[in-house]
Amino acid sequence: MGRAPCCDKANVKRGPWSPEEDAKLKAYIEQNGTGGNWIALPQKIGLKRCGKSCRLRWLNYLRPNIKHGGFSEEEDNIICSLYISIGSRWSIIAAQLPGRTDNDIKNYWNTRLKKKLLGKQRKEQAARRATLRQEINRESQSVMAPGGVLNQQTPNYYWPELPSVNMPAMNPSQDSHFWDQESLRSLLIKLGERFSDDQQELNIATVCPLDGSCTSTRDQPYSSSMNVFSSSGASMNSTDSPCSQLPNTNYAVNGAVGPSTYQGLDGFPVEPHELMYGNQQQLEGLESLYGIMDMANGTNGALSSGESTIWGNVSSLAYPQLVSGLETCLQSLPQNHSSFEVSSYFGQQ
DNA sequence: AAACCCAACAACCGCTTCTTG
DNA sequence: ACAAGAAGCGGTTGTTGGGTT
Repeated sequence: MGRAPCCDKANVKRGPWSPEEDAKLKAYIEQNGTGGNWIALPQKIGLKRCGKSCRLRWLNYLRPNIKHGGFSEEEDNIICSLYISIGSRWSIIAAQLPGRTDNDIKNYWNTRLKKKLLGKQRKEQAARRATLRQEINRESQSVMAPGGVLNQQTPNYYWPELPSVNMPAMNPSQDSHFWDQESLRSLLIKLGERFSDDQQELNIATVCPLDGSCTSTRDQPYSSSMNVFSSSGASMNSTDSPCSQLPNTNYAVNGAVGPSTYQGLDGFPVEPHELMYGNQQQLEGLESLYGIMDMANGTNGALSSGESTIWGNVSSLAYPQLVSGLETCLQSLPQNHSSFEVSSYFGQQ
C-alpha cells in the first residue's frame, strides 16, 4: 500500500500558474492568511490546484519581499560557504539570505554556482593531482628504499603524511586566503541576529589555531555575533531556523574542548587529518574542494608547499564559530551532511 | 528558417518531520 | 504512546526561451 495522495490528481490543474490564479491566491492569503491548512485552501478560493502547489507558489513566488535572480557576490559567498559546511540544506541556507527562497537558491546553485565553482576548480585540479602524486611517489620511494623508515611495525593501512598537505596555521592576519573580513563579519552578524534573540554574551571555547590553546569568545573579535550557538540555553524563535530547536552545544568553556579537538566535530569518530590521510579517494575528494575554497577566498587557488591548505581554509571559510556551530547544530538534526560528506560529494563529481 | 542544444527556472514528487487528537 | 494528517524539504522533471549550427 502506497501513501494516499494529498489531492485528487485527476481534478487538479498542473503546470504553470496563470496570472488569474496568482491573483486569487495572493488576494485570499493577504486577506485571510492560509488558515493553517493548505490542503483545504484551494477549494475555499475555487482554485483547481493541489494544496501543496498553492503553498509552493505562495512561498516561492507570491509572498511579499521575494527577490528573484541578481545574486550578489556576497550572497554567492554565503551560499558557497554554507553549502560546503552543511551541505544541501537549502532551507537553512535560505534562512540566512532574506528574500531568497530555498528553491531559488537550490536552482541557482545547481544551474550556475556549482558550474562556476567546478569549472574554475577543474582547471586547477589536474595540476594539483600531478603535484600530489609526485610528492607521494617521492615519499613512498624514500620509505621503501633500503634504510628507509618502513619496518615491520608499520601498519599497511598507514598513509604517509603528505609533505604538501600539512595542518596549516589559521591566522587570518597571516593568511592571504582568509575570507574577506567584511563578508565574514556581515555574515556572522546576520547569523547572530537570526539565531539569537537574547543579548546574553556567549561563553564559547575557541581553539587557537596556532597553538591549540583554548580561549573564550569573550576574548575574540566579533564576539557580539558569536552568540549564534549560545550555551546559555537562550530561548530562540522556533520559526526562524531549525537550529532553534537545538539542544545546547558542547562549547561551554571550563576546558571542555581540548586543544586537539576541532570545534563541532567532537562527535566525529576520528580527527580530520586521520580521515584526510585515510585513503587516496578521500584525499582526492578533498582535493576537489580546494578550488571551491579558493574561489570563496577570492584567490586563484594555487596551492603550494607551505601555503594554507584545505583545513586552514575550511576554518577561514566559514569562520570557525559559524562552521563549528552549524556542525554541532546539524549533529542534532536528521539528514546531516558533514563537511566530510560534502567533500566526498565533490569527489564524485 | 528550421532543428538542435542548453541554461534557467518553475513546479512536481515523494520522503521525512512535525503537530494534533 | 500512537496514528493520521499536514507541512516542510530536497531531489528531480518539465517547460521555456535564447543561442548556435
